[in-house]
Amino acid sequence: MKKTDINSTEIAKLAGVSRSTVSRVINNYSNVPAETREKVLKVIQQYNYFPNVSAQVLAGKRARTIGLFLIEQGNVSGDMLTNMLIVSVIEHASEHGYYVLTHIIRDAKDTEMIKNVKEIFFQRRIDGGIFIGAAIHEPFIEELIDEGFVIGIVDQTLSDHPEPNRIVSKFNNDSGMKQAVAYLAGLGHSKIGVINGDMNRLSGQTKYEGYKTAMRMCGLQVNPNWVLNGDDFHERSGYKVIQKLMSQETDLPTAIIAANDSVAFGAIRALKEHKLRVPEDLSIIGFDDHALSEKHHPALTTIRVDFSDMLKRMTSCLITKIEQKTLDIKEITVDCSLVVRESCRRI
Amino acid sequence: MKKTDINSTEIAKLAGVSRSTVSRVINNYSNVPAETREKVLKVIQQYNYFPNVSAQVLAGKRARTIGLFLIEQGNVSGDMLTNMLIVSVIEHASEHGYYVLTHIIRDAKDTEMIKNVKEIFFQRRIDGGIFIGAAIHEPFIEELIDEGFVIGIVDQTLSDHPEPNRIVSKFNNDSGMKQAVAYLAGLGHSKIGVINGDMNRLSGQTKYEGYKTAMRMCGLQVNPNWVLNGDDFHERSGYKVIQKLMSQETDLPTAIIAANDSVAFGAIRALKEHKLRVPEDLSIIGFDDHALSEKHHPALTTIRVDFSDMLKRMTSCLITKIEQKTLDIKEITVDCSLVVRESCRRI
DNA sequence: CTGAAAGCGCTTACAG
DNA sequence: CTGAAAGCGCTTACAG
Repeated sequence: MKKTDINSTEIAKLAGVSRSTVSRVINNYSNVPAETREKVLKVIQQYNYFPNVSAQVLAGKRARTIGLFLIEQGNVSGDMLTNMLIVSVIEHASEHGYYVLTHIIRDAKDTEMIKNVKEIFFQRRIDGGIFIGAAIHEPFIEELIDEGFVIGIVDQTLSDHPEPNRIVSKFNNDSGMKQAVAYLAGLGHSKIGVINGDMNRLSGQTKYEGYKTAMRMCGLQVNPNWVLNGDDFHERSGYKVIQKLMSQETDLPTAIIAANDSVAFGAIRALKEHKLRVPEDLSIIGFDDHALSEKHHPALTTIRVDFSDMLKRMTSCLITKIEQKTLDIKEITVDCSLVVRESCRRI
Repeated sequence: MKKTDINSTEIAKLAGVSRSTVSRVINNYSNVPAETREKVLKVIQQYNYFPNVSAQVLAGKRARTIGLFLIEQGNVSGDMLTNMLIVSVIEHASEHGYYVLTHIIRDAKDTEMIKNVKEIFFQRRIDGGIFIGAAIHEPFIEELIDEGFVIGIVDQTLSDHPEPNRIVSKFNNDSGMKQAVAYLAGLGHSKIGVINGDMNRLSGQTKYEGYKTAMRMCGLQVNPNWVLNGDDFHERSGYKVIQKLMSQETDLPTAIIAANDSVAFGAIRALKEHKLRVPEDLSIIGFDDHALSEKHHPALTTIRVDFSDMLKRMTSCLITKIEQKTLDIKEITVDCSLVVRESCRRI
């Protein structure tokens, strides 16, 4: 039943024009009279003709595809947040008529994997790419930028990176931490600990810096015993870090701010195992407002970040840049705000 | 800094051979002496050359890209299951050296959206596609199959669809329902209701059929009042259906089997609002073993389905078929098994 | 074993 | 307003 592939030559013949004209119609050239246009369009419709995208790209058009690169060692598949990120990019790209090729980078240190990523760009499969989960300095991404590819990086600053083909989005973690500490201080807490995330990531660092600043602003002491260094932003990290804390003979803080909600879940799980209740015995605040936070027991008080909106903006900026339109904003800033639920109590 | 794009002509020149030979090396032709091969490869490495994929495709190679189409009206982004599905396909395709273009179909009835989907195939962006969430009979998918595209459909049977380019995966819902009913019967339940899912989907129908059969096998009566017809497979549907049941003056069942876990969550939420506890007042069994089911309160007893494995197999089959290798299995059957947790009690 | 040449299906200056 | 032609970067029979 397969219709033998029809091409522009066929369409031209059927419409009684040249391939040039067919192409002009497809590409909306203004110098085609309405009549001719209609005639050609009719044939195109009728024969269900869609121009071969490879031929178009080879002839100089864009692939209208962007790459979405998720750098995640572990269980990408388990996290709802990841899903939201993927879907946000897909849907917003789709609004601009772009497609997205999603790629997972399990290990940004693996040469083979990096080669695969580069290949995607050099093969011209995509017009640009968005990276999520990258370390502060990721050499292979820098190379791609040097090569002139349009690159969006989540959780980075522009600061000393003036390349016009770099787009970044950064989180206002400073503000988030200030809100968290202020809220806890307001509840009467002064013994406030923190669980750090991945310090190779910008958010890992800015959250910790934000925490220290916020504590100082509130006139509170940072107790080094309560600065818990997690490995990453996952549940397990929060769990491990609390286990370690409990195994030591130190005083406990009355409240802990976790690097994100997943980490907070892990921390709460560990606390439970030690018969410590949240918030009765210890207050916990997370970051992100993960889809589960609301349903968690206890419902998690957290600093909400609108990832969906961020990715929407990032996707738009990327596409704007790809299409060479002038792009004024190349740094997207994402604000955050406290969501009070049930994991903190007044003392 | 952007290296001006290097192409096969350049490589040929640098290696002192013809473009033909460069191409032969790239495509692993056997008739290239090791020496020549090394020489060319060295230059390729050195100049970071990757063949332009559009040119390759235009010249007759495959795009090495598959499409993943998710048909989902509502909140695709909220569901962890969806995420797992996406990631499974991406990772398994990646193992075969394929990329995946993910596309979301919000409304399979929308002509514009359907046109977009067809376009992806006709433009030759992809070598084949996998559809998840399709109705039993989806005309536009049938058209694509008629056109000869290699298509994988999740939750369909092959039965009277003998096309060689159709691959399906079906769930053994019959077995799942038998296990669910048997388990409940074993706990002493005889008043067992069911919440149906989307009856336009194969699983919607087979689950209901399976339920009826299983009840009969166990010598139990199906009470029509306890056959609750949900709209789809989402949380809200389970909620609505229970609200409706409670607003009627009918006897309640002692146990309910939900079309899937999300529906079960919704049902439990509604029951809670009516001060009915699970499992004390009513037992509930779900389907899927959603990532949340374990963490749910109460932890949900469910029929586990290994989606990840299914998609892995489907992806492999699709790619095998794309590469024209002989494909013996074109129908993947997925078994399921009861996972006992805390949402059912003995009566 | 290897090169010259045709061809894949488009787009777009160029000329009229 | 429109067609003939060159060109995009590959692959692969074909001929040697």
